[in-house]
Amino acid sequence: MSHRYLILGLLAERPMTGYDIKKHVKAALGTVTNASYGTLYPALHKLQQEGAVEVEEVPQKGRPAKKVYRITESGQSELQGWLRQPATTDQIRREFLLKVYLAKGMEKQDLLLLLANRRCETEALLKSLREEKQDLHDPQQGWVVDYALSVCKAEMDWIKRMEAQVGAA
Amino acid sequence: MSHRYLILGLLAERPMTGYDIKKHVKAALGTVTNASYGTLYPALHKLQQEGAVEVEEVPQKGRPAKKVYRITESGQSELQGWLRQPATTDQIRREFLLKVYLAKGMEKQDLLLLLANRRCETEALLKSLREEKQDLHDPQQGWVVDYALSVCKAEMDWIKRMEAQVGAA
DNA sequence: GTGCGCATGTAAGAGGTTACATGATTAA
DNA sequence: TTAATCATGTAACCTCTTACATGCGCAC
Repeated sequence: MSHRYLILGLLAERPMTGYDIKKHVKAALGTVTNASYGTLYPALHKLQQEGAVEVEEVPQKGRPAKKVYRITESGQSELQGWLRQPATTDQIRREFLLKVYLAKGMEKQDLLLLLANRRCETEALLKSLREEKQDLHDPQQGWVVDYALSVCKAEMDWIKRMEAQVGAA
Repeated sequence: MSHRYLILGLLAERPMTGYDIKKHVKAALGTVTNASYGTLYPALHKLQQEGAVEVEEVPQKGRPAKKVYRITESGQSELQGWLRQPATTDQIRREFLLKVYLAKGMEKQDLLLLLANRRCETEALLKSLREEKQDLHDPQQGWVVDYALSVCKAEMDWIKRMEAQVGAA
């Protein structure tokens, strides 16, 4: 998904340090992406080299200076161009689904265990998403949470149908 | 998701060549993974080295011999071990969702365009999934298709809600 | 004679994760 | 004093994608 545009998009809102970006992503986009420092810092350096972002060193009392990045004109137009393009469709790429498909090699009880396990996890995720919905940073985060919520609910229903079907067999 | 177990799982059903695996994946697991030759062949070599699969060269008339891989005892037990473990939860990692989140930087019309675009794509996917459901190779594929169908429907509903909300604003 | 299906592979590179390395401040 | 938060980075590694390279047989 290229973290390039994630960074550009967040910097379009306000200038930030790499550290700020990481925190913001974790707080508001945890369901969408992870963005480790090993991705973020090199990406910022590259964007800077290419002139899509600028850096300003801000001195601090007692601490080494921090690097605040801000998006440039050129970065802005690149971002706009990307936003206007339709998103590439991505697979459902779920390890869980692969296990379900490969379930022919499993005992019925093992399959039921797999499903029950997944049901619990999905329930927990659902709960945390509902909590996240309580205090949001911005309306866009609400949309993302709603999306995740819809997908999660759909998965729950499917799991329950599967359990009934497998249990009956 | 490691294609290692995908290969092991398919070979557990019946011996296959790398080419067969590719075709089978495309036909039955297209929504879950892609598996290019660049992944498949090296993975098969590695599995062979480690003794999880065996190879048999089958001569053909007029053509060079093909390599038919079959799973070994050791491969079987590795597969079973993996199947028994709960699947790791994966993110929703959708480029589309990121665009939605970054929509603050967009004009209202651009956002509506993004949504409409996505709606069409999802509709098309839904249609092809329904067709896929008509002629299935095995019941497991049916489960996977059902899953994809559920998730797609959830996405459709969400898109429509979003469109109504954004349109009204 | 052109293109598709069968069949196997490699190489370069993109993109990402994990763990390591460093070091100051502040609150419990 | 111990842990968390602030803050920046690198190096090794893994996985996967794309594109290339090869070559036969068969049907249209």
